Amino acid sequence: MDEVKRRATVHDVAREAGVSLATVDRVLNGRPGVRTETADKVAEAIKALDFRRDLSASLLARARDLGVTFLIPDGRNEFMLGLVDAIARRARTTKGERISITTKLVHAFDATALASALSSLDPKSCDCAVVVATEDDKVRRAIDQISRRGIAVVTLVSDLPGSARRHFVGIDNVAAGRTAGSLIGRFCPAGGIGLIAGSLSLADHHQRREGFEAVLRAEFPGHEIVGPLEGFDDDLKTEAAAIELLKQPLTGIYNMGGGYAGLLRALERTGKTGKVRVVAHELTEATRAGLASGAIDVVIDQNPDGEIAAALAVARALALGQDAERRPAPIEIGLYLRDNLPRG
Amino acid sequence: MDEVKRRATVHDVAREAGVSLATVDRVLNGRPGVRTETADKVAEAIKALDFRRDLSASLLARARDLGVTFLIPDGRNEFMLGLVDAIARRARTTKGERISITTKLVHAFDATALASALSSLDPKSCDCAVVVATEDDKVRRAIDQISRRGIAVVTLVSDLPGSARRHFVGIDNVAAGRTAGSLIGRFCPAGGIGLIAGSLSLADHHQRREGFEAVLRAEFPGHEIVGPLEGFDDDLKTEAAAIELLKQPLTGIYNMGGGYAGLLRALERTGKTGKVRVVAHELTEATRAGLASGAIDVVIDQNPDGEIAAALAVARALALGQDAERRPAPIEIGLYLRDNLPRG
DNA sequence: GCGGTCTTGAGGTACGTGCCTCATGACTTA
DNA sequence: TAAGTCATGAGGCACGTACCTCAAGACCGC
Repeated sequence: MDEVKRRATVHDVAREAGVSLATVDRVLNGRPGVRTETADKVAEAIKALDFRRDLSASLLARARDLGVTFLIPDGRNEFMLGLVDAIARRARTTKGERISITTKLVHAFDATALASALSSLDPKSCDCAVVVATEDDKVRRAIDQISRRGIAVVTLVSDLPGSARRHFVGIDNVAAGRTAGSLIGRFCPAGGIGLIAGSLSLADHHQRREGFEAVLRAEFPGHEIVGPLEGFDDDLKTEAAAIELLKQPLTGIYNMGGGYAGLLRALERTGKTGKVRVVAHELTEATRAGLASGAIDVVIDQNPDGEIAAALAVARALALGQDAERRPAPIEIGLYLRDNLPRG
Repeated sequence: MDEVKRRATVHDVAREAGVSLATVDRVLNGRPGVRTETADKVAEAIKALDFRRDLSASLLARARDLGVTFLIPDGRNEFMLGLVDAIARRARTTKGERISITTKLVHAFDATALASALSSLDPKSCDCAVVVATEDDKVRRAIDQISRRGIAVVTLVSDLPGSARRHFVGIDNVAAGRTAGSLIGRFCPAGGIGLIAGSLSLADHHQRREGFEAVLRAEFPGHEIVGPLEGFDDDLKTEAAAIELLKQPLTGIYNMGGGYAGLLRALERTGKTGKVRVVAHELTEATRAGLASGAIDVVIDQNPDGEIAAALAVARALALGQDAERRPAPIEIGLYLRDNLPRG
């Protein structure tokens, strides 16, 4: 009945491998002084017993918390500010879980600053860096460097392939664009659809556009895409771009970037609020306001809280040396109408 | 610089309160033999030092895992089967976290069976019961009884107010219905909207209908609701109900319950697939197929994985005696088109 | 003052892992 | 062959909490 299989411990592994506890410890924690042959025996025993290190005991024994540092772009980008909030929320919860979270703000779009922030991390207090990467070789090199010093690196929101980053946590932006296309296609009578990007040189916006246009072309051929224009996540520039687009008779607008206050003003000033269907990105104060007033129909969101949680789960797994185990579940693409807004 | 405030331990609490370690331990773990006056001193010290029990050490010391038992309705309901899958998925992850999960299937709609399953839980191996409650006084009494025996109870998906359950984990079904109304209103040309419920006597379906009708009335007065008919989460009965509704010229259908294979057959047989906009509930194999084929436009989902994760977080908090701390974040109402389906 | 109960203190061991020291061989190199 | 390096074993202490035993004092009613 109650034949509960006790979890294997380091003692079991030592016995199974025919070595001492000290040797198992050396292997587990990557300390030198073990022949490859012996290390293999230990590895086999670990596999045979399905041994997994007990995180509780491990953190307890190190007598310090797992150090995770988030590097987030500074600035007026509403989504990034939301990320910082999500980290703070989560930090409150993790106090009881032996995870200590640090957030560092790095000047946005400044690859040099990001690289030096990465390099300045101290392996003594930081086990894992979670970073919103920008595409740059300096950043790539910095990631490789601190990886060698023993800090695991995870990219967040925007990835940096080709670096030593161990995982990427974020959404599939092509799918997000396809989703926007499906919604716009169903919502809008045939006609012109305005497209606004933050910047066409950002990889994620590029991918969103790709997915969006593919769906419209394949399934809603009655719609004609107007644009894209760039808004640079800036209210004034986005307002100007929207006004420019609205000179044509649009039935819908898809904004892939930020600058929502500007977009809403443009709709208001042209008298189009509520008459043009609008699909937006990221739940922020501005987009919530837009949903509430009816100016925005749907917000596509990447759920900062979920991303933070996923990043921390990855960080914890990496700290235990569970490299190639299972990959974290992909972040879901959230859709919000006024009626299913979370938290009130 | 590095003035890290060490977390307070039981030793600190004992010193601060001017009592012994044993007394602190008695208070923390609810053991008898402490005067109220002394317990108050300890409680004050805990507050003054912001002491929080270290979960790692706590679970380690008990030398057993936190026992959580899920009680899920048995049967052919696709959503409940999905819940069971989600529990299994999560159980694999929690192996390293000293949480041991048990799932018990209970005959659906059978309050007597549920009550006796609850009563048979053993506090020695079960710290927390997570239960999909059915509205019945026997169940209520069983919950009260095992609560007194030291098992914390959490309701899942469907709540049971008035019982000793400590928390409810699930979505806001009125908001879910409102969301469906907003989508149908935007998707469909003015006309008849068919409504199908699982059972009108289920509280959650009742709430969905309420929200749905409120939005249609207030914002889309051109739509006329036809039904609701009941499908009892059964394929054949749902098919019959859908065919009955489709005798009228509908532009949309909102199915609040299950039986999706039947609904899809009905659409197929009446030649309405793709011509009538369909909003459904719960991501299952059947609704995924409907999304893929274009028969279903949107699925409203309550994310079983999220609910399981939330339930476990609550269970853990309760096990540490963090009763009235902060309430768990409400479960989000997920929306899925073909294009933002998770996992593949 | 006696026997009883209630409250509290003191101290130990245990959980599984991390990290340290010291000892013991085996093998290498000059 | 002596000195040195390397691989490994043995053992112990620590982390913070749980849970146990034993003893001592306080207080009670009779």
